[in-house]
Amino acid sequence: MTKQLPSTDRSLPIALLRARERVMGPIRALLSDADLTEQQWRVLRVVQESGDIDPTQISEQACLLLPSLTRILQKLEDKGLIQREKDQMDRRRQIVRITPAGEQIIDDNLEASLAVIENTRTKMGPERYEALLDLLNELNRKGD
Amino acid sequence: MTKQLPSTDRSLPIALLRARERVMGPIRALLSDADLTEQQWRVLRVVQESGDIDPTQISEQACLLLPSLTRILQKLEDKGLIQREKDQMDRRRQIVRITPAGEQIIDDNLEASLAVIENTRTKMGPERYEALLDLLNELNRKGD
DNA sequence: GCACTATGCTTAACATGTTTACAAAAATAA
DNA sequence: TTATTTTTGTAAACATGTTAAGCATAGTGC
Repeated sequence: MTKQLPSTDRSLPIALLRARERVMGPIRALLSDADLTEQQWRVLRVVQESGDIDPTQISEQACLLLPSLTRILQKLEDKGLIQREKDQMDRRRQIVRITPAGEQIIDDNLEASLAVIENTRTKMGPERYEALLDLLNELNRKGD
Repeated sequence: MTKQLPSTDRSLPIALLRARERVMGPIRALLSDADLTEQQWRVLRVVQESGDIDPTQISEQACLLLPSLTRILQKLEDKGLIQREKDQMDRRRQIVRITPAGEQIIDDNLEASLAVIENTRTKMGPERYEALLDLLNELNRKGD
């Protein structure tokens, strides 16, 4: 009879928490040199990749609730990394854009950030890494 | 040429965040009726399963940093769900124990909480669910 | 037009995440 | 024993997570 594994080893919520820490810990360390949090970095990357974009779409892509995003956008604007302006067609909406200073931060940190992820991928093996992504995306699919 | 997927669909950090929300969202909803947060519930369950236990061990099993745990234990103690006492052998340490009221909360909510997880498992299919857990646990292994 | 509802975003309040510093007790070195 | 280091937990400060409420604008039905 093999002893049963501690329940935490079979707990999906805990496994997800540990995985997040495992993946983001090294990236957080990188970004602290640029005085950016993990969430600020995520928002900045979404804005850079998407061009003009409104907060609602950012929140979906960066997986942040709007109240958190409001604060983060304020900080990124204070740091001069993004700009905001009112949408003239719909004055409830705003349009967010990255600034040259924001682009510079991306340039300075993107390579090292991608290398951390690539390192994880290599250590797991690409097939297993892709399998993990597929299973997570399946779990996240709306229809289920 | 198929259009490339948006980067977020291939981003492990975002996929992990979405999965956490997907899994814990329904459990949070359950626990709000008992006025417990997801983290307070996790701590309470660890204390219930492990019997007498010190904060350092709780933090490892519940995947919480000690400063967060300090506050959570204070709140659980205020609610009368746990007890704490100093360890007489090593007076830096303390010993945490669940109270009858704490046991009652577990009794009232454990079944529904497990059902949420089981529901996820069923929807994904047991094999794929187990595969996901295995891949996450592999990612989390210390040695890598 | 006017009342009603929906949308986009912000604010507020409380809980946790994260880092750094700190205090007390214990282990270790000398 | 005394000085040093390590361990355990807490406190403080700032950022985010989460829920509920609020405000302004836009859309809808009448």
